[in-house]
Amino acid sequence: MVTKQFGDSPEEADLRRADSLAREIFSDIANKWALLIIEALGERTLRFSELRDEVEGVSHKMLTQNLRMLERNGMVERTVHPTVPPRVEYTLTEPGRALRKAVDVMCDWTHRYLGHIETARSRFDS
Amino acid sequence: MVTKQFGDSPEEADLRRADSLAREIFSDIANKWALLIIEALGERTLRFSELRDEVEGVSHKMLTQNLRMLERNGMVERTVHPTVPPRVEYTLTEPGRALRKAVDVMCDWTHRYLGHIETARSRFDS
DNA sequence: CGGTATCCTAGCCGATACTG
DNA sequence: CAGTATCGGCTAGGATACCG
Repeated sequence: MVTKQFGDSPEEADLRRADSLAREIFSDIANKWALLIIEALGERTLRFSELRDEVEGVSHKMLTQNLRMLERNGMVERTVHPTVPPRVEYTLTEPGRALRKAVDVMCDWTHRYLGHIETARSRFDS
Repeated sequence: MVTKQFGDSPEEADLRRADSLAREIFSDIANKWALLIIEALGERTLRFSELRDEVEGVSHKMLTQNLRMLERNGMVERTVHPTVPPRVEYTLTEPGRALRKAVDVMCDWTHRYLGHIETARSRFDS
């Protein structure tokens, strides 16, 4: 992940392209709301409004914005049911479910080390 | 990770506290620079200036800021060698190395699905 | 209900300069 | 070399209002 240095020969041009794409994607997903949305979806299919309730604290705007981004990157699938009122459902795709594994590890980590962190903090803050 | 709902009995007070702490920590680490720094450190010990070269694109300010945060949360250890010029080294702690595993999974994911994502994007952008 | 657009503000973050 | 402080632009992101 850490960035490599490329020369300027033609063959290295698309290595550099792939690398910058990787960094771009990493920036996309290394964000609080994106990760929480992915975690909230899990194995379920959820409507927009269900997601908004599930991911506490997320605003309407941030939710749509991140969902668009996740859809664009092929991590979630969006299905619109043409009813009134409209019903829009979101599901993780296969890549999305793979990413979710990583998010799970992060969540587990957070809970596992809560104690460590709390004591580390009070030591630091003094 | 997804937030739970608590009542307002006393016993539930520290459940709520733990939950909010977990969310706070999650917000801390779900950020581009923090994750890239952790990944850059890996199993190595690096000086400040080495880190700045290693984590491409990071500014002086963001680097110090994130390093403080990571130190405060007990994820990295900071050792100052009292020489002139000063020499400051950073290493992952045990919790930090555990977190790194999660970051590794994310990095692997990014590279593994680069192709998927690229095609998903061009489909979406049309 | 879900999405888009518009405004408006807090704070992120880069640039710069200064200490030990 | 590493860290802190300050200034300023800019954008992330909340609130609100309005469409299909």
